[in-house]
Amino acid sequence: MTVSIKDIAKAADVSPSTVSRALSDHPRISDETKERVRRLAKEMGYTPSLLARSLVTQDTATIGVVITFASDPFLAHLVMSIEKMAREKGFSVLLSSSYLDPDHELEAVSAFHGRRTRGIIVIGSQIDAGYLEMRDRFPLPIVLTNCRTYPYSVSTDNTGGARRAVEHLTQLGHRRIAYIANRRSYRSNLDRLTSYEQVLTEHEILADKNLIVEGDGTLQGGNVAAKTLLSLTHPPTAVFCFNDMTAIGVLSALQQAQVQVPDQVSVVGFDDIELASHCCPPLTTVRQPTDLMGQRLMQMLLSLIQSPEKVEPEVLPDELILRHSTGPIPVSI
Amino acid sequence: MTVSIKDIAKAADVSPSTVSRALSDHPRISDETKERVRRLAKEMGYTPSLLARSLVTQDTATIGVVITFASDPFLAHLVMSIEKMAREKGFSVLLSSSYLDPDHELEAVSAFHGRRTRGIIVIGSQIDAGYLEMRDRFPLPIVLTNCRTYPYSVSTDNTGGARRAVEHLTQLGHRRIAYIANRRSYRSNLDRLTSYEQVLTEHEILADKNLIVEGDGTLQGGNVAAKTLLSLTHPPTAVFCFNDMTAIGVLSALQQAQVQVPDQVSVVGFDDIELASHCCPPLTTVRQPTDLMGQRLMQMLLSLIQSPEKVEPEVLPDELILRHSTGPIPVSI
DNA sequence: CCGATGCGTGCAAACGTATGCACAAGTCCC
DNA sequence: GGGACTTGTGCATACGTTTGCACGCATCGG
Repeated sequence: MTVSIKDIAKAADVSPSTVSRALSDHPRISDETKERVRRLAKEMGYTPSLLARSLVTQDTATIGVVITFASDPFLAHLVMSIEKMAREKGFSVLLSSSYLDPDHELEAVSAFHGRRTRGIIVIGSQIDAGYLEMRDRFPLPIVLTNCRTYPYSVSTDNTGGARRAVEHLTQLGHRRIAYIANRRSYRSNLDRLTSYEQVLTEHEILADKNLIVEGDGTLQGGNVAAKTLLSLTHPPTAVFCFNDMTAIGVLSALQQAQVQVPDQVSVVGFDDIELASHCCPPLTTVRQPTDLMGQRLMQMLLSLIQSPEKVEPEVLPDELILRHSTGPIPVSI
Repeated sequence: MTVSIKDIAKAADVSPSTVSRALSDHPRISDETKERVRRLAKEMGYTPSLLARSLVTQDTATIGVVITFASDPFLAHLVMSIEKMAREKGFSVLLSSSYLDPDHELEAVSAFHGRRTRGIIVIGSQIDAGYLEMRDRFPLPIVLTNCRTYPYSVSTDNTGGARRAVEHLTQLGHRRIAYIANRRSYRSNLDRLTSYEQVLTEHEILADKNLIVEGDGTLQGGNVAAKTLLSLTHPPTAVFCFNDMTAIGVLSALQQAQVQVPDQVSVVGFDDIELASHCCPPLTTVRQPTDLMGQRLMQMLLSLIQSPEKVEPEVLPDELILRHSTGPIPVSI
């Protein structure tokens, strides 16, 4: 059906190996033959089968990316960044969603291995260091995000970022500060939660269990969580959110409940997705270096593919971006 | 390095073909042998190379998806939907971004063909019907979105959706209605623009070239376009936007310029991304059946793979969702 | 007891490419 | 003028599977 190297060989009246060499510009093939083969290849609409090539070179030039939900703009952006870098390095990317389900995740990783991807990037893994014990089951490099217990991981400074965010709120005078979390299985969530608790302790604010609500990193999750917080006898005057989508869900809930931001309640997000600066009010948030993270993930994977030794986990800096969703504690309360 | 069917063959003291048959549960292999081979395969950590299998079966069980920007939530959602359906049907998906650049797009399609994907879905193609003339160059099914001049396309009812949106505005009394477009090369943009113009004509509103501004489907694009509109001597009282992201960019610009929505200006979007209902104010918009669209795209591709005949272009219904970003024309002006 | 049938397995070819090695012809140098 | 080297090409094998065909053996029916 499709034209192969053999077809060209017949047409050019040379052997398949000569065609292969001609097309890859082998020095020992005469210019005349190269010319003829190339012309024929073009005329006959030949596209080399990377499939077959991969089989013999043992290199598919493909990586796999597992993501929880591409619907989160931050994650979507991250995937784009990875794909861009991968393409520049000559790799294609296979994509799969895990929906935060460990079984889905393993299935995806397994499928990638079956397809002989050179390596895998798992964003928001639910398996984490578990991959260490599966080295024989998945004998290919796996890079994770935000996992301290795994040697090949690229993180942002969740601890520092969360710290800066909460300290910003305490400096504004807030003492009833809520945290809307993500699922417990999220590594970055744990780090942010820990920082949150530490800062509160450092400011001698006693923790109120009611002020920690579990969301799911989505608009809807933030929305519901905010409503829960609003219904408390002593609602918070500030809310620190796991991510921007959660925060935007919160803003929406507050808006609906006629609560003024930041006059009555301050809101801080995390990620600094593009949308954050276009909210009403524009969102104070912790900026993650999304593009950089994608690049580093890909670089780490490449290092791992080329020379497995000497790869160190990496922590990228983040930055608190002050906008208009945070302000001093309301005087009335 | 990795364990192959031959290694198992040696260990089980049978031929490679027997191993292959045992693993695929061939009826002519004895239960005893099957059992032994399977156990060995598991013990030795065997994962079949889909690469090699694909080569002989001539079926990679892979499709390619080209997208403009995954950063647009609507498109990201669409990709997720496609990937989900693909997985259910036993396909993996290769992803690539075109950044709205025809060369990038062709490169991606070409790379997919080289990898022998069974078919390709191009979202927001810049080539469109041009693929018809490249049938020999890309001898594999290609499905597009929103392209009427190409036989294998899944669209939403852009014409009807835009019509309903603009008519909604005219019914509210608006006569100075702007349209913030996407790049001209976007098919769906043209359809929406045409409907916009038609409705204006039907209501005997003379077109004002200044009220049609080109955006790029992003927050930023909408933001800039809105500022352009605001600076007009006779600014519009309503803005119809190519998509929700544009609309949200507009809302942000209006907010910043202290223009009340919908009291002073009404805004309508397109897509109904999740965010649309969480804006301030919640956005009136045309809902696209995103999941359905992904499913249909994949279904069409499958049909094309299995039986190339009898595939008809499809147009999916959309729906105007009324929220709070639209209201009657301001009396003061 | 012999041909037919069924069962379990192996051989070999194929998918499309890359590549080490060998070989023939020409060139060069002393 | 003959060995050494260069140049251009082909042969064979390999990558890891699948699969048509054939073969040996046991079973069975007549």
